[in-house]
Order: sequence, then structure tokens, then C-alpha cells
Amino acid sequence: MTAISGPPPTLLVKPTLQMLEKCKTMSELRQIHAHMIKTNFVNHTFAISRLMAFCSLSGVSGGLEYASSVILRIQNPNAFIFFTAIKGFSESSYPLESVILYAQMLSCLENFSGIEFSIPSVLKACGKLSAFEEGRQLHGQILKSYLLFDPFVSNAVVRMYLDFGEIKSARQVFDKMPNRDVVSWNSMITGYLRVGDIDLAHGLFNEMPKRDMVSCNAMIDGYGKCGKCELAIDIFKMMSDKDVVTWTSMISAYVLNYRPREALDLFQEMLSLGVKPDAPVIVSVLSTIADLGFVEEGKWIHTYLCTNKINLSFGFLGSALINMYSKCGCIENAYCVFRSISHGRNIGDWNSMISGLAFHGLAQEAQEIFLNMERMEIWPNEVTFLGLLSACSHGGLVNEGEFYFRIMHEKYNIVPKIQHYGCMVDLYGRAGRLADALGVIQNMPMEADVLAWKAILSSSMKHGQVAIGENAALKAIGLAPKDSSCYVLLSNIYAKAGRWDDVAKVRLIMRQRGVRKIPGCSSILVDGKIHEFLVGEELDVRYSGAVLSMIEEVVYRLKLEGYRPDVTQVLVDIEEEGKESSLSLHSEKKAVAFGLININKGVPIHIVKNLRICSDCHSFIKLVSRVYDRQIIVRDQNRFHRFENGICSCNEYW
DNA sequence: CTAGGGTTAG
Repeated sequence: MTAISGPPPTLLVKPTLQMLEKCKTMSELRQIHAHMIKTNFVNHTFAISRLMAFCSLSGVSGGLEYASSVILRIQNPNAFIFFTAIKGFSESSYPLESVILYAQMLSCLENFSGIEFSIPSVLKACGKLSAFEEGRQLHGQILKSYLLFDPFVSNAVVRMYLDFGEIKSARQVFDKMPNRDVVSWNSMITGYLRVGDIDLAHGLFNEMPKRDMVSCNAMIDGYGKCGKCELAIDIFKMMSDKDVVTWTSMISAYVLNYRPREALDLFQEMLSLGVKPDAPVIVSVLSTIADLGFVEEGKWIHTYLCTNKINLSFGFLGSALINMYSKCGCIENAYCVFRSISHGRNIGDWNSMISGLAFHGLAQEAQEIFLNMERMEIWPNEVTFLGLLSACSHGGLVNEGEFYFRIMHEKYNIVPKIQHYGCMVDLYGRAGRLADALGVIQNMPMEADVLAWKAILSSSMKHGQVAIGENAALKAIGLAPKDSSCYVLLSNIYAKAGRWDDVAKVRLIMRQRGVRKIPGCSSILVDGKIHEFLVGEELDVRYSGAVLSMIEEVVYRLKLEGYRPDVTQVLVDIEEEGKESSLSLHSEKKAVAFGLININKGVPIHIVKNLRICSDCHSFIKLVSRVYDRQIIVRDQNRFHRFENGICSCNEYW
């Protein structure tokens, strides 16, 4: 087809551009394109570049072929026509197309002016692809053509080397850069922060001639990620201007450093100052709320999203909401959100729903979600299978777990990662099949990590396997010498076997190594207020007397019903009576007692515990639910336990 | 056209 020379009719320009803007599918694009050819748009640079941009959108298949064929038909293509497509592809999931298009551009352009606009995108694509060879060639071309004087280009070169993980090369380019600007400094700083080289990052931060908000935001984020929360706070407080990224970085820093309350307080402060929250900050806050189990706050955010008509299928919002509701015990609400985004569901939304159901021990329902995915031809990813495997392991469904593990690579071509093997270890371990669990560890293609050994450790504890447990503890402690839970589990195993000397030894080693047991902490929501209880004798004066006598009364009544305190859950060998009273000071028992006093019959008692619920508390609460006729829902580190009528929803899989 | 923040996982 030959283009007629001359511009398109002026009246058609605006509607054509609008059509391109609204275009949704490739076949629509073909129609518009046909129309453009008829009405003389083939050389209209702006319209063609819009058309090219569409081709580069992710989810459009055959985009590259179409874009290439369009360009071939242009009489005198210029660099701008290529630019939008090159940029688009570099940001898509097919960055290679961007490199291909760039090569095509070089071969068909007569005049190279304007190609410097595309170069940053191609460099970005090379970085994403780890295309070392192409990247270095490009760098060579840039050096020869003096393009390094363009700050956009040289900064992109630095960024590419950082993406390659070649910090030294990036630094060399940075040091030799003719026109270093604030972006160059910021890129270099984030490069150092990403690999945890805080000192070098901080050095540049101090040295740079002029800092801007981005520099500070990057430092806050970097400090937060390497556990230096206080330094992050220093910078945050020092800043006079803050944007939503500043707040998000500081909020995430708190979250990462286990200071969720301060994170939420900061979010409140941000809102009260009129800073408009966007998707990233909301996602981050929702995950904190999920961890704390603060349903009310979570609901408030959900309402906020609805009233501000924020689309839940955007980014991670949907999956963050689903996760929040399921972690807060409201699996129905989670379902509701999941159903409400039936159009435009992300893979993350499906995964969160499956994991949420797994967390509730609803293995059947989790499998049904997966069946729906298959029916709708939605391709699962590795996280989908983690959810499914965890559902099976919490539901005691060994055969089903084996099935999913198999189809994961046979049908879906997903290579199992260490986490998947960990799930399998857990699956067999919980079901009491320790030999099979150990078999997984022996046969997996990588070295087992702490979590795999901890799975063995806790199932040895549950099934009274001292020797296997000892060995697993040795391995786990070797991999994570500071993790108190490994020592505690080993000590529990010894206690269960009555080997109090060994219990004492473990305790001694812990003290020598300075490993402190994380104190158990349970919280309970009463009248919209959160009340916290810590393990041990210190009890908030506000409640102490009433709660302690309530526990005494409950223990007395339960003993009449056959309750026998399980003293193996005590870390120290003290006299039997001492063990009993120290058991009765477990945080979840205090929270239950507080709930019995302050929550009316018929209203479920919701408790969140920071660690795993101990087996004594588990049988204790089962009995309470029957004797006091209460529904008690406990969320521990691993999952939900719904106690009713003397039975727990976990069916002893925990 | 280059630099900063986000979920689901044993």
C-alpha cells in the first residue's frame, strides 16, 4: 500500500487520537489502523507513535510484529516514532522487544537525531534482561557518539550497571561522568543501598552537592531495610518537605523493624496532614493491619477505597485486602472482596484467597478456588502452589499435597523452590510421617534451610520423636543461632520426655549465647479497644486481680472436667506446682480470661497471639469453649483456631 | 527520556 502524501484532514486528528487512546484489543487496533491508512495518517508522527505505544502494552500479543510492520510502511521514519514503542516495551514483560526495535531503528533511520531519547529505555531493558553483552556494546556506542554528555543517557548507563549488579562499573561511569546531576547521585546511592552497603551510600549522601526529596526518601528506605530504623527516623524528622513516598518509606521502615503500631500512627498522621494516600502506602498499611489483626482499621481502609472509587484490581490492592480480611478472621469478607473483583482479577488475588483459606484450615475451599482457576484457564504461579500445599498440610491432606506438588512441575512447568520442599516437609511432618519428611530433605536438590528443619523439629515435638528432633534442632540452630524458637522447641521435646537435665542444658546454652525467648503476647479486642497481655507475672495493673482470679476459677472448673495441665510446655524444671502456675500465666490464657469477663455470651472471643499457641493452651481453650459455651477464635503465628464445643477447627493440625 | 515507596509464602 502506498501512502498519499500530505497531512490527514485536520478535523480527523483529534477523534483518531482519541480512538487510539481508548483502544482495548489488537483487532480494534487493526481497524483503527486501516482507517488511518485510508485517511492519510501513515506519516502522522504523533498518531503513529500512539499506535506503537499500544503495541507495547503488556497483554497485547503480536505487538512487536505489528509495530515492526507499521514502521516498515512509513516513508521517512523518525526517531520519535520508535521512541514510544521502545519505552513501552522496556517497561513491559517483554523488554527484549525493546532491544530488537532499537536495532531496527538504527538500521532504517537516515538521520540519528533524537535516538538519545530511546537509549535510556534500551539500557533499562538490557538491565532487566541481564543482557551484559548488548549492554556493553551500547555503552561503547554511547562513548563513541559523545552521548555520555546527555545526563539522561549517562544516568541510564549507571542504572544499567547497577541492574547488572556491577557496582564497580557503575561507580566508574559515575566518577567519569561529565555532567553529574542529582539523579546520578541518587542512582548511585540506591545502588549501594540495594546491596546493603550503607556506609558508601551514606558517604555519597553526605558528599553530594545538593540533596533532594528523592535522596532522602531513598536513605529512609535503605536504612529501614537494613534494620537501622533510628537513622531512618533522623532523616525523616529532618525533612521539611515530605511527599507520599517519604511517608511510605518511613511506614515500611517501621513495619520491617517490627514496630507496627508506630507504622499505623504515622499513617494516621499522614492522613491528618492531608497527604493523599495512594496504592503503595495503602498496600503496606493493610499488610500491617493484617499482622496486628486490627479489623476495624482494615474496614475503614476498605470503605475509604470504595468511597474514593479506587479500583481494587489495580496493583496489589485486591490481594492486600483479601489478605487483611482473612488474617483478621473475616474469611467471608475476604470472599466478598474476591468476588467483587471477578473482572480484572490478578494472579495475586487468587493466591491471597487460596492462602487465606489455608490459614483458616479450609483446605476443601482452597482447592475449589484452584479448580476455578483451572476452569477459567488462569495460569497459576509458584505462590499459588505454596498456598495449596499449605492448605493441604494444615488440613492433613497428604495425598492431595503430593498431587499438587506433582502437577506443579508436570503440568505447569514450575520448578519447585526451597519453599515448596519446605511445605512438603511440613506436610509429611504434621501428618506424623517423619521418615518421609526427612526423605524430602535428603532428596531435594538444595541444602535444607532453617524453616525446613524447624518443620521437622516441631513435628518431632508433636509426635514425641526425641532423636530426630535433637538432630533437627542441631541443624536449625547451626543455620540460625539467634532464633530462640529452635531452642525452645528442643527444650519442649526434652521436657516431654522428662529429660529435665537436658532442658536445663538448653537453657544454659541460650543464656551463654545471649538468645532470649520472645515473650508470648496475646491481644484481644473488646469494645473496639485492643488489650494486650504478656506471658508471666507482670500484668497490667488495670486488669490484674480480676484476670488472675478468673484464670484460677477456670482452671478449677476445667480440672473437674478432666483438664490436666501439660507441664512439658514449661521451659524450666521447677516443682510441679510452679510449672502449673507458670502455665496459667501464658498470655493466651490471660486474654481468654479477660474475654470471659468482658465479652457477653454469644459473642465470639477473638484473640491474636504473636507466637504459636502452646499445646496446653490449645487443650485448655478447647475445654473452655465447651464448659463455658463460648466460641473462641485464636489466630497464632501459623493459622486460625476456631474453638467451639470442645473442638478446634484445626483438627490438631498446627 | 534518567533517581525514591507496595502483596500473597512453609
